[in-house]
Amino acid sequence: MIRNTVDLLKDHGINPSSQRVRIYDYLATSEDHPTVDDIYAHLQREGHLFSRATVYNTVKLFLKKGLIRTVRVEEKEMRFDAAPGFHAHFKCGNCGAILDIETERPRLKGHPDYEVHETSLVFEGLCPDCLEKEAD
Amino acid sequence: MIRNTVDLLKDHGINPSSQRVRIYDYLATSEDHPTVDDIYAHLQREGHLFSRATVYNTVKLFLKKGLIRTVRVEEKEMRFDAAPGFHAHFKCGNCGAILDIETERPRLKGHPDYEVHETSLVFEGLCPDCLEKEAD
DNA sequence: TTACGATATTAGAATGATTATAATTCTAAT
DNA sequence: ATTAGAATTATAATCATTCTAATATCGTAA
Repeated sequence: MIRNTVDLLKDHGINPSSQRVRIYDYLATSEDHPTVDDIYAHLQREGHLFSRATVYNTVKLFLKKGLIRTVRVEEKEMRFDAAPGFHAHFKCGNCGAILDIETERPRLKGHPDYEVHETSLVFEGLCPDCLEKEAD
Repeated sequence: MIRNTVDLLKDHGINPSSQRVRIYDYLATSEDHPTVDDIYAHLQREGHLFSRATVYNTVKLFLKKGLIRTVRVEEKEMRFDAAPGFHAHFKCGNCGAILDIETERPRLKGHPDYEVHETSLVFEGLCPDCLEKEAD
């Protein structure tokens, strides 16, 4: 079943303005966990030039409504992820790529008195491409 | 077996200046994953007043030498952890406490072509104290 | 002890991501 | 068309971190 972005936003209680739809679409289709500036630059390139502030406002709104998540790799800029379902992230320390990794969600075993809302699992190391190059 | 901080730093190739020893001791004994400013404020209070820059330089050195790790909860300031061995972190979204959680290190199964150097596991939710208060 | 070179520390300026502010524009309902 | 509320915007402000260049400290050799 295909849902368009307008309906998706509405279902999350978000007024689907054209900027919001464009920002969501970019987040949903890009593979590389864009930063605010990536989003801003992309929409500028497309000719929809507007303000960085709108990008900040919008991603904050999406986060609050649970539509996207932040990617907690240790970088100074925030990165975002609209991919559904739990997955880990792998950051290559050499080329900087940030990849989604299918993994089951780790559970907080032995601590029934904690209520977990969010789980973040990040691996850091060397990706296959960089390992291969290093072998030369 | 007890090792003093001076020897520990030396063993990691770090010249154990008095500032470095004090910063390490504070990191190692504090339970709350201090920020740079926490460290700075603590040493000011103790009467060892010096520069924030030294704290930044020192934690960066400790990180490089593998003596401490960053805590990747989503906050604007960096937090540090000198506790040995892998453990997860739990951040309470209500009171802000950041707690160590004993857990086994998640493995990157099914991806033998990746080389993992570091693993970070963070849970976010409500801690027992806040859940109890909420029940009232 | 004194001088020297290397390293560590420091204050303050610069940077850069994010947030706040306040004005303008858009939208939908009357 | 008017109006109210929300969304967008440019700009300024904030604040953690990094950079820079000057000073202090330490160990060692003369």
